[in-house]
Amino acid sequence: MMESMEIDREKAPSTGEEKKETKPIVVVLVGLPGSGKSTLCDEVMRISSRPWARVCQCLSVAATALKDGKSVFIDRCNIDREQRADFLKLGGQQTEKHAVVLDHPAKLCISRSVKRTGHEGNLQGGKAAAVVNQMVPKKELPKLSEGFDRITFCHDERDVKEAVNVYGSLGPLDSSFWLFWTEEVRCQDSTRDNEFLKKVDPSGKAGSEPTVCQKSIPNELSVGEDTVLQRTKMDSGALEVGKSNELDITSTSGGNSADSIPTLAFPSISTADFQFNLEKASDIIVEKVEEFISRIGKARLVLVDLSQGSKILSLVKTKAAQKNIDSNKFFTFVGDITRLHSQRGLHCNVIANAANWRLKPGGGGVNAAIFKAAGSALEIATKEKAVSLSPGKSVIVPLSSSSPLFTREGVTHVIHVLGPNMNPMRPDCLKDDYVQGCKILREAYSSLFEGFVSIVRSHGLASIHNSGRPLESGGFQEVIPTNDDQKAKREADYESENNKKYKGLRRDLKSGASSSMDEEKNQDKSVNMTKSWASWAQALHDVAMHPNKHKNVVLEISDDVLVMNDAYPKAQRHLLVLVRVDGLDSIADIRREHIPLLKTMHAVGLKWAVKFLNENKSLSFRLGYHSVPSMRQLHLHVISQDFDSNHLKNKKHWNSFTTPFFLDSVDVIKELEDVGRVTLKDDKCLAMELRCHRCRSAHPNIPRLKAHISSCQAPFSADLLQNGRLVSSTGTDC
DNA sequence: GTTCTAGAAC
DNA sequence: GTTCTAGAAC
Repeated sequence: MMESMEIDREKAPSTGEEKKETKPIVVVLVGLPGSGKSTLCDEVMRISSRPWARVCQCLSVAATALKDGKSVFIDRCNIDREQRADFLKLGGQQTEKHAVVLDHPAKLCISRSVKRTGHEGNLQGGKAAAVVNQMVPKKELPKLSEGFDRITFCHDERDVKEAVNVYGSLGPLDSSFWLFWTEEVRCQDSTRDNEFLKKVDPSGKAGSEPTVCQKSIPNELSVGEDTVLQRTKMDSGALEVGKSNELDITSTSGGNSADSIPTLAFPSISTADFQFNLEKASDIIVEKVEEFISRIGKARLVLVDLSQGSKILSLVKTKAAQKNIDSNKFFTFVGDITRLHSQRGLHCNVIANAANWRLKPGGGGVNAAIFKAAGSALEIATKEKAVSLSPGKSVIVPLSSSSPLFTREGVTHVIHVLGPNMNPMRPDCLKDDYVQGCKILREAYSSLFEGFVSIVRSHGLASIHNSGRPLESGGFQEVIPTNDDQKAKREADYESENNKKYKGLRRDLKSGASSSMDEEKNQDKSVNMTKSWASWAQALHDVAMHPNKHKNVVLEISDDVLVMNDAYPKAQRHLLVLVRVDGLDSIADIRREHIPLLKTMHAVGLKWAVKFLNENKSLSFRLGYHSVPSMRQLHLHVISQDFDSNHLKNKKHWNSFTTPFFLDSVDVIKELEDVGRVTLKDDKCLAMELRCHRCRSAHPNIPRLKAHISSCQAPFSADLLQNGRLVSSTGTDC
């Protein structure tokens, strides 16, 4: 199932713009007698505007209902795979297949069945207890591999209520939004089905945290309806994995589109603690949204409030609807802004914080929640950007990948924004001066949205000359993303143990971390002197030392460096820039004094990348080093990101260019400038699961990965789009 | 780095 | 049965 779903998903990637096809749903209820299946059906059918049919046994009745455009509940025990099989064939590809498992304790089911009267199957009284008991051992929980697109587990009444709300709120034309899972995920070191539910980790690091499934929302969201994506047990899948064994999270129809749409989630500014008038505030929100919506391209703005009965959401959605604001690009949303993705399936790469003027945690409300959820990473990053904020201003803070908000929610930036204060209990109260108040609130939203625009634009502008930075600085205190994220990521990662090529000699990649530079160099020297490379690993060294012998492969040569094609290119374009200095075998040998040399290598590599871009604008490039190269002689890889090559054959090939094992040249130089040495990644990175370098989806093997990357058009990660790590023609003058 | 291939995975 | 990985040899 994993296979077919994955294939389906790739066959029909969603762009986020295409019209979602509305399919009837076959919901196979799974549960013991007395588990509440019929009640669930009744409840859904009572509140739903979608046509439903409830079918107990008869396949043909179900088929007819589907033909009539109805969705169907299969209201029988469906206790094992066999019982479910025929119903899964209903409607073929034209229907979505869901299972809802009412997994209540047998004891409860027995007590309910015994008590009930008037049961359709006459299963009540003492007879019911016996039947339930007989069924218990036969119970086989549904798996996606049976053909389900979606499985919901309900263990208590709350879960049931949520399931009822989910199905009940599905309108006649709605696609089932939860089908748009964004990433199939797979355990790094195992192919066992029950481990296909590891956490999706935007950082690409091996998952170690509880399972979180990603899902996204439909484009059909109406401004007129606050959307609450129902939390089901799949959202907190870890607790279910053990039971379901194969709670896969792939999709038949979904792509990764919605997750890749830049989205700003923002709270209403100043209306909570600062007591800004709601009518006025809602006018301003809608006014500012209207002003900016044309400037955000495909990106989205989402006004978020924790409370379902939120007055401000209600006012805004009404006013937005009156102004015919595109509901795909702006909508209101009920949820915890720090858990929109994990709890509500809404991926927002940027969230706004209704900050205080000192940009400090605490104070309650959104500010406290965001700082708490983001951990110390946000505090530290914020401190680096600004120490205080004026009313009406905002500040963009890139979130380190070590932050839970990043790993769990996929938030890459927090924009702190400070609105006007109308609360006499808070500092700098404007009293009733709404002239000034409205002015400041407008400024605040302008600044916030301007900041978001700059993030969106900088992501769309991969730079050739390290210019991937915000274009405009409206009212916000401009923040230029740094490579801190990468650095933090690297530091957080596992350090090296050994390198087999060094024939048993261990080399601590973190050597010198606590020693002086001189000691480091001496240590390195002593290691270098005894280090030996296998004969096959000497090829590049030989070229660098004796270029005349290799004229056929040398594309360019200077005193310091030479350029050659990689003998086994892993992409359409794959060059190596070699140093010609003897004794610099790898990046581990590099120290501060080599910065000019590395800059030369970068400049030469960049020149070739630009040359290739002029020949083929669709390419994009990364320039970087392998943490632990296989071949002796320091060499910079200049590699196009299509990875379209028959020479790319195994996991090591892939991971050496797409995990933190690959050190971007710009980061290497920056780290040398900052700390005088480069933190390397050990080859554990090379054993990581196979993930698409663009959308980060996981793939079970190389052929499947390659099939995927041949068509994946997801934007590159925010990290890559910063600081010139990615070199492409987009938005450049080349 | 690649090639070869046993055996695991499918 | 075929496909694919991963480890050894070079």
